[in-house]
Amino acid sequence: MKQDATSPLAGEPGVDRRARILDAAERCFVRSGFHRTTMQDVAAEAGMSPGNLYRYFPSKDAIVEGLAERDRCEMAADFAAIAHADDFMTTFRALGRKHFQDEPRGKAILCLEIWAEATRNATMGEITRTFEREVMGRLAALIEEAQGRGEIPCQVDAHGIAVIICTLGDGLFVRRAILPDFDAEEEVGRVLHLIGALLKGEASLGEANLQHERCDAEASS
Amino acid sequence: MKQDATSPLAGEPGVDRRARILDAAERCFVRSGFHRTTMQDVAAEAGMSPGNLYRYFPSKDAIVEGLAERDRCEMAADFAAIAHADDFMTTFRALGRKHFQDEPRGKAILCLEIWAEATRNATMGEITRTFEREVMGRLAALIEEAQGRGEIPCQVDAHGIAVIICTLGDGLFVRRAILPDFDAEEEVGRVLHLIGALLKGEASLGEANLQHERCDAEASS
DNA sequence: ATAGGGAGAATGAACGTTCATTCTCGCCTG
DNA sequence: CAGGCGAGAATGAACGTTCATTCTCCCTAT
Repeated sequence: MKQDATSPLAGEPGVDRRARILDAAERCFVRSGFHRTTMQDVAAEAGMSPGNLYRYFPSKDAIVEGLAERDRCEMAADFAAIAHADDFMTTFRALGRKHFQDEPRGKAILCLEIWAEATRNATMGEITRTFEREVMGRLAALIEEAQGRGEIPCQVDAHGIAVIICTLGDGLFVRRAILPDFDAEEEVGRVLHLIGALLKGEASLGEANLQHERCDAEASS
Repeated sequence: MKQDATSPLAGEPGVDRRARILDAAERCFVRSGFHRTTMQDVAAEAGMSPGNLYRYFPSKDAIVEGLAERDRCEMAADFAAIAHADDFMTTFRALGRKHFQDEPRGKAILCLEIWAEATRNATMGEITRTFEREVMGRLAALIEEAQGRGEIPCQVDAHGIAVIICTLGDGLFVRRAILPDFDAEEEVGRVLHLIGALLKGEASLGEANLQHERCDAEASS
């Protein structure tokens, strides 16, 4: 399918047909949703014929799933990049700002679409759940690392905070997609501040799971 | 089928045709989503013919919108009910548990569906935004009342916390819909605990909007 | 020439909506 | 009290459209 490695050349041409199609589909889906988007729409947006789409994807569903998977990977990559940050809160803050402010609002809309679909389509459900699990795991791991380094007090409940962070993140996505006058600067700032406070141990998350581990720092895995 | 007007009785008979249709539609939408649900599906679920649906709703979209509106009203009613609670946190906790634990998971799924639709359909967007605004306003008002009563320290940022609560709530809805093994008991508990801590002033939400109002308690409106 | 990437018309199923027809019942008349 | 009339409720087949998918043919590069 992809040709000579010599030329990933002008415009955005040869890169990969599939990528072009996914880009087009993403724009369509954000504009009209999965179900109101027709293959003709995607074809037009991608600057090719409807029939030709089927050379690269076996079905419309495959495009939807391909898109969900691609997004998941992009995000996972971002997370991986800060895997071993030196200062947790700083890199985390950057990550938050990137995903909730710098990325276009369309990403949030697409996200809603994917979630809605995930409640019915087994494949998309799996993709979504895997993603959630991965983010969660990485978050908890990062926090525990930071605790090992003494950056974060060790009586805070790493897992609990990771869940809260995910919940807040999902909530931000929803609000950003739904409210046209969503003030990203302010809302993201507030959420980040709150997370910062939690990580400093300024408020506990419940008596239940206080901490099972010892605190005498032995950190790096 | 139904008899003498004397008895709005057994089963769920004469109440209102429209309600019966909305109930049926809700079940279908949760199962298959707005777009994969056909009018024939709704008709079958409602135990009537497709053509008859059009006696009560002018179009499929009207059913969708009717459903969104009905849900919004139900929730608003719940909020109104605790409008002047004596102990904020107690009644709030009950409200949270009701909506995130007792209500069936389908409500959360429907919510995702509505949100996704709200990003495109003007009518649904308006319904959703009105709802958000109302919940927000009421929350902030309740918190300020409680501050007036001295129940909550007045240096906490009522508006800021209201936004955080909404964000957490939206996030919980998403997680509940998406994760089949969502542990409502635990997650809702944790979120409620966090909100409780925030309301006790255990963590601030940023330096920006510390407080504009004086604190010398003058409360009841 | 030829292969294969691509275009775009064709296909057929599915769906929202309509409408002619049937059913149900309360009410009026004798 | 019987009989039948009429209005509103309900039915379900049919229509016209939309859309995913397929098919056929063309164009270009070798």
